[in-house]
Amino acid sequence: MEDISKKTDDTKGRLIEAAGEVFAHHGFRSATVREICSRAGANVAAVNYHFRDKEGLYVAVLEHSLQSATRKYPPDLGLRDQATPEEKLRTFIHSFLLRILGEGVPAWHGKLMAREIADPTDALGRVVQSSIRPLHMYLASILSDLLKEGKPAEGEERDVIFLCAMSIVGQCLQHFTGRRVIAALRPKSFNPADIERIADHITRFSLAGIRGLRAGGSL
Amino acid sequence: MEDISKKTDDTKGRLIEAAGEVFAHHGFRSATVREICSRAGANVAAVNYHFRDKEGLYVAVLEHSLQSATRKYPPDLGLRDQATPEEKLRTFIHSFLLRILGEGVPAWHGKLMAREIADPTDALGRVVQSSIRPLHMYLASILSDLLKEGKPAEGEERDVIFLCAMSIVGQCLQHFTGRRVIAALRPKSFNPADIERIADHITRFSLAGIRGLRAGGSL
DNA sequence: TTATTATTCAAACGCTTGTTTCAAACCATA
DNA sequence: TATGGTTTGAAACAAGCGTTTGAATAATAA
Repeated sequence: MEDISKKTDDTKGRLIEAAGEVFAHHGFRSATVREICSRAGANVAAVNYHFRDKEGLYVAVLEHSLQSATRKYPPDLGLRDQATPEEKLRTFIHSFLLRILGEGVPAWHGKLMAREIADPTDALGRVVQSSIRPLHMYLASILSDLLKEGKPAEGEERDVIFLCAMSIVGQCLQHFTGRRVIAALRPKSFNPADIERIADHITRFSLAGIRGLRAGGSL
Repeated sequence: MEDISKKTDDTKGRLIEAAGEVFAHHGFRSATVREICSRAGANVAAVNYHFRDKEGLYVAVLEHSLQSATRKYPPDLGLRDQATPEEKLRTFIHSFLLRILGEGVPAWHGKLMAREIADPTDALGRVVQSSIRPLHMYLASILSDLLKEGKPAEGEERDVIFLCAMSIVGQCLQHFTGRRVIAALRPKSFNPADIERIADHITRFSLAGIRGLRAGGSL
């Protein structure tokens, strides 16, 4: 369990490193400060001394990992600004999947965000403000472009945009939140770690879905 | 907290009733046997006497609620057998949403199933066998009809069907699993309890998505 | 009725959790 | 080298959890 060999030699930094792994892997509630401290090679009291309490450490991890995530996985993944809405959506989905299914420090934040969505803690408000709402607004702007192409914006348009955003995010989150069941149901040929394959499917499925809504009307 | 006024006068029945509400509302882990017993007007020891342990009670609730759910919300919702695949898909989505977003006893099982997917317990294997896999197979058969219409079945077809199933289920589950964030992000005009509206959106979005995949090819 | 079994109940047990305590060790500065 | 604030550490604390105990009560059978 012990894992003293970390780069940072200050306890505070080692605690954040260890806590990031444990929180991302077990979630805030199931994570124990004893396991975190054990991994960081620190005493149990260290969390309360450096971060006031368990939640203080959690907030510190959220802030630390948010920086790492936005640095490595910007929502537009460095796409040029004149890209088409279709390209933007494809890139958003790819980036989002990398954030929640990837490995290592930059993927901590996506997993923590996904866990906040499925099982919120007292920090949900913070996460919504700092991460979820900005991402949602960006996705909504892409969807707005895709939906009203040529057409005038109706009043019900906002609900359609919102429902499309939930459809896309829901598809992505399913591959993290539902990974245990996916492992149980998947055909042998499907590789749950093939992010590009999943991103490609969700993109094509969703672009066609959006076009179908735009075409509007029956069934 | 106390709620002695239940129809059943046998403790075992009252425990299942109370436990269903508490498990569906808080999940297996966060639920406490003390709250369950308090609601059932029973002693704390009653759970261990009648069901061996907390998990035994949980399994009993799963079995009890599965019956209630399949009785009220069959996956085909009493659809005629010659219905088109499109009608079958629409009905499946509607039924699935009623199962997880509805109120009362018949909706317990859907919520418990959704919670098992997002945060599995030791009972996951049971739930997969009894509920999740059958539902998945039924959905996959509908998708198979929709996808290979006219076309020959390729080898990669299984993966496409599986990914489409995850897309549809992921969209539905998002409205239960992510309800807290939906409440925070939704436009005022969107009503999270309007199951018909959500079912209609997911159906149209998904049918168009499937058609888009069938059309195949680029972007 | 009496004997036997089933069920309820208050209390306590054992364990894990996050947190606190306070003395010892450390470390920079005068 | 002495001093004062910072950090560590082993131990204990308090609260909540599922579970067990064993006597009291209710229900059933002889």
